[in-house]
Amino acid sequence: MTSDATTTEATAHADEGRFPAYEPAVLEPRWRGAWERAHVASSELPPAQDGTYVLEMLPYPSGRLHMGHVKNYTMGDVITHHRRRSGEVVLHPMGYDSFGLPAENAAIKTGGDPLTVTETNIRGIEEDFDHLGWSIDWTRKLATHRPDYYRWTQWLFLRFFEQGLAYRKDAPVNWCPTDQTVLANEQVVDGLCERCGSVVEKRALNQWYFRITDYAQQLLDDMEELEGQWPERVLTMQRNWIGRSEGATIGFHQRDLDATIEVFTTRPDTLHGATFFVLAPEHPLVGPLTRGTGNEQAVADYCDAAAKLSSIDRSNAEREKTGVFTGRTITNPANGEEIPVWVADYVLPDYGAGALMAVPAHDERDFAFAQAFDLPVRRSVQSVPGVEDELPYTAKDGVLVEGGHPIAEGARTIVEQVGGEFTVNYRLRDWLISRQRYWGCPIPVVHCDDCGVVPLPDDALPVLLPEVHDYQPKGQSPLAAAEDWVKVRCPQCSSWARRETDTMDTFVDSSWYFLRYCDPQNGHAPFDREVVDRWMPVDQYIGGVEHAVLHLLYARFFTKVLHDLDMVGFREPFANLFTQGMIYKDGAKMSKSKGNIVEPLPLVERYGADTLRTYVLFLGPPDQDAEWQDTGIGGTRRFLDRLWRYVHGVAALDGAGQTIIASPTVDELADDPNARALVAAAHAAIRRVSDDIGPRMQFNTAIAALMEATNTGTKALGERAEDATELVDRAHRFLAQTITSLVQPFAPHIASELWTVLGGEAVWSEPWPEFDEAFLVQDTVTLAVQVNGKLRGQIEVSADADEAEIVAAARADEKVAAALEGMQPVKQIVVPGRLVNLVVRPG
RNA sequence: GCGGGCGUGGCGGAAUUGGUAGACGCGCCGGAUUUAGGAUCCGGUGGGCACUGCCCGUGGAGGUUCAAGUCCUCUCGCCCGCACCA
Repeated sequence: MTSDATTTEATAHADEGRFPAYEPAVLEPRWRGAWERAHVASSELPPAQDGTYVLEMLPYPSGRLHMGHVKNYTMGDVITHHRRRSGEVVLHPMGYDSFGLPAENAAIKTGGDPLTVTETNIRGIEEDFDHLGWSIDWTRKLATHRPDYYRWTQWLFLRFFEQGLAYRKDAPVNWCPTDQTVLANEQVVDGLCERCGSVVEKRALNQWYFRITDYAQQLLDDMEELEGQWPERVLTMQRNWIGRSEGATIGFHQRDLDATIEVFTTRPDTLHGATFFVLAPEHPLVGPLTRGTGNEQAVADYCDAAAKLSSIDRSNAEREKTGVFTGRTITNPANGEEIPVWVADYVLPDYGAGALMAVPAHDERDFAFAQAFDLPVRRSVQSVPGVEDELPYTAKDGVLVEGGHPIAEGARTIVEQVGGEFTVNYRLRDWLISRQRYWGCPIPVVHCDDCGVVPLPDDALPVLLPEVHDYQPKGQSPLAAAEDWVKVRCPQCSSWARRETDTMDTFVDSSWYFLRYCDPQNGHAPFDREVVDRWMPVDQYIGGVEHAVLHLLYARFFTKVLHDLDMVGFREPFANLFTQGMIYKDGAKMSKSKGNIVEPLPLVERYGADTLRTYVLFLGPPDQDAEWQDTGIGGTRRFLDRLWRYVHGVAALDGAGQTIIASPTVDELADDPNARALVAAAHAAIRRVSDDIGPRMQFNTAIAALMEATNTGTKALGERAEDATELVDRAHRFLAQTITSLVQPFAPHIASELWTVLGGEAVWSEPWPEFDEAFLVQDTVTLAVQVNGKLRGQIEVSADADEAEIVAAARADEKVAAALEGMQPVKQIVVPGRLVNLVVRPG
């Protein structure tokens, strides 16, 4: 709207006063929450019945809801309404992922405290939720920053700790210099902090980890269950992330240290070609090995330089190979040869053994290194006996140079001969969960000088997050400043001890929230197994693909641990996953800095929530990214206007009756093609909308089908004869109520209103309309006629016409006849209900 | 480099099993209404032409088929994921 005489657009000239104008701003508040109340009751699960669980990823309360949320939650809402009305008992909860950096950073920026900022944001978001009319069971609402939730996050931490799945270790970690905290591997994207984009540094620190690597194989194996139910690319991303590779672990003996250094290799068959050996700069034996060689200084300098490299530079494969000779050799166990030991930063400390046997003839990196430092290259495998392949020859097939055995067999022999072992290696590392930040769940352990790390007993939970005055990240947790809070008696020996001051990664909070929804008020446990087993796993999970290796991997890991603890009866949390595409504006992600944000609430005020909900889904296929178009939303609003006029027009028909009616029967309609066309339009819409909302999840085409049906009805009503039959009016009424019923998941407010206009009560609890093929059966069908595959005409034939009749009719068509002029028939293809193709040749 | 996805009107997109390409919507054009503009409603709208009709048309080139946006081969372009992982 260019000017703003009105904030709400009402339907002008709708009716010359015969029925009220469509004014969403008036109508929507009236209906808001009506179905919500009804659905809280129905989400109580009847005994022994399996519930349906529809879940969308919960929002992070760092601001108001954006268009992405609108799309996400509307999709979930559409599915929820549809499944409820199809007879399922559906759980559809919502909450807030409210611990974490954004709220804390916002607090630091505005000078508020994280708790107040978070609670304020939640209130804002709740206004958004309220205005969009999603049917959510708010009695199950949770917020991960509230003690009644994080108490159980801590409780679960203690169970992990008991199992040895939560532990501390010294290790090189990812450090974000801006956020002043460590990060998990999953939160480092291309060497940058996932949150703020700073270049991540490596630091050696003592931190808390979850032993997700124990579950690497299960995480991989159970994906079989998700095949076809999760987007392929998410499964692929997780597979890549876990990075399983099969190979062998082989020990190399070093005589000066009299120590064996192990390496992992996927190519044990090439062992004879190992002409040198490389340690990561961080390898613990680098120091001892170098001592007394005269190379100490050069090696130490090299290691220092490597430590200063950012992870982007370090992992850049384009970089020239660098390295330094240690001055020592090591014995190749395959042939007893002494080969030089180098240190190079292309060997990563935390993959495999942090050391490798270099086979330049059959590995590109080793080859490049050998070239750079003039090291020997020896062929140990060839594609065909006697052939000198171009080096490096990296294909995993061929035969050994020595003996000519196929490489698979050669690998077995060699591994056995050198006392190695076939092993599996994973790229996945343990999940670093401690953060040196204030706004997170406190880790429920104490550090005692005598007893070490001591977990708190369950009855000491929750460990409340203390109030502090300074949230600034300073490289150690702001909690350390709360001295009274830190000082505590050791639960074991009662001497003075210190609380753990790091907090947990927010992804810990969101790794089990879907379980808490099932049993949100439980005061004795995070959830009751029996209750959770009835709802879980989530039947339909919806969210952004950005969580493919973060939240979605962590939640799977948690579920497996809980399964092994007998706390849940399933191993996968999300039976079906849908990842929705993002909404862009002007070709870019909406963001404050670009100033291209389209806020939902002003659009709700101007067009109505129903229009906005419908439009975000009409924009395109839900799994694809879509470009927000300001001009487009008006078209969706016009559709609802048209529907409004059509339904009111139908309600005013005398012959239509004043209540919700049953469909006219097929027999009744037999002699009234006008009425029949309307009922057929209704059933065509039922078929498409049901299919599109259900199995296909193509909401844009469902909406198109509803527009089509509305256009059909509107047109027919406009052309309705003065003396139209009572049957035609009943057909109109059936079509109007069918569209109203089908549009309800998308536009629940207007649907609820129109349903009452048609004499009904609560459309949200009406059974979902049933499709009946019988109404689509026609007496005559229109067939396309092709001659040699080219469209030449159309014919109308009786639906039960046989091939001969069809062909005769086709030949009779003027244009077809012209095309057949002087041609010899070759063959004819008749596709029932579709087309007839006459194949001819000149003659 | 490896893996996955996608290329269809001016735009977003539709075509579910190989069967009338362009549903639905935006935009645009015309009409009605209006003092005018906007809004609203109705109609038209892939391109070309010797325009009652014909030809071309789903990134490009081939192929299979009675029939290809859809299947196959090659190729170009874009997007996403992974990548010094031994």
